[in-house]
Amino acid sequence: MLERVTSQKQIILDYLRSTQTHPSAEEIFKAVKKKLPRVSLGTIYRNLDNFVKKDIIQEISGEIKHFDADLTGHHHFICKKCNRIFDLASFEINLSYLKNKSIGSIKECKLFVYGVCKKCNKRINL
Amino acid sequence: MLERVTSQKQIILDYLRSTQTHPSAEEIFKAVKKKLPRVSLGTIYRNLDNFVKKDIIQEISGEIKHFDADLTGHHHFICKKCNRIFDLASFEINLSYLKNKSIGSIKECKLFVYGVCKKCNKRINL
DNA sequence: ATGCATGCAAAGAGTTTGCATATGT
DNA sequence: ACATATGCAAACTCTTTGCATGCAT
Repeated sequence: MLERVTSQKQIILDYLRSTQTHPSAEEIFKAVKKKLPRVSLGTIYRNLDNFVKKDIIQEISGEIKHFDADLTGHHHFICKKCNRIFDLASFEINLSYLKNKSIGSIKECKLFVYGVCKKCNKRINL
Repeated sequence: MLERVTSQKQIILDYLRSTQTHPSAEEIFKAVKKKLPRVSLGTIYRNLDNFVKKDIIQEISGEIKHFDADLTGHHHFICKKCNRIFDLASFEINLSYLKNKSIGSIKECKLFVYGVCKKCNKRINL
């Protein structure tokens, strides 16, 4: 299978790399449609899946899948009120003790911090 | 709304508390059906949602939702081959630096460690 | 010219919900 | 007796897939 470069792929990736909002497939679809009105949701899903498989982007599993083109080792803060996802600066999680217990081989780890974001906090305090 | 005790609720919770396999709604449905053949999936979902809202169980979001009646602060190891979920003994994650940056108020955090479990590792090495 | 990628629409999985009935209080 | 919880089935959302066509190579 010899991979081809298409405008769909490029626009999807450009969009993901230009935003920090961790969009869902639906949101990506809407954004891409502005530049490519005839694009289909199927294409969005197919390409996102490929990008994840190739480690070009990462998937943030939750209620709905979200995607992130930032592959630097960072974690995520999820606001329980507005459901927005924020980046957390990278920090080391000490997994050394896990290696002794030998559950298996560790590939990566993802930390999700849940809470209420600044904006929503303000709203609540009104 | 005055809550009622039903055999459905009890059996669902008993099952969740008796297992360490972090079952999905479908798996819980099958297990409960053995004791209550006429139970419906809708009832399973409704009760699981209620239990989560009341903090009686926790939800482990992924491709498919999984549930866990163990509320002690532990994390999860997810095998990328067989998709089984294993408990990780509790360990402190140092979030102190986050408090300074004030993203918002932190309620909880969940760590997912991904890798390949012992069994699957063996299979691969055959 | 070839065959991979796309658009479209239908199908699929997982989950939610409306309503009449059953059941705990 | 009353109202909540249930079973059932339909509806819904998100995602995947089959197929004919389009387009990059």
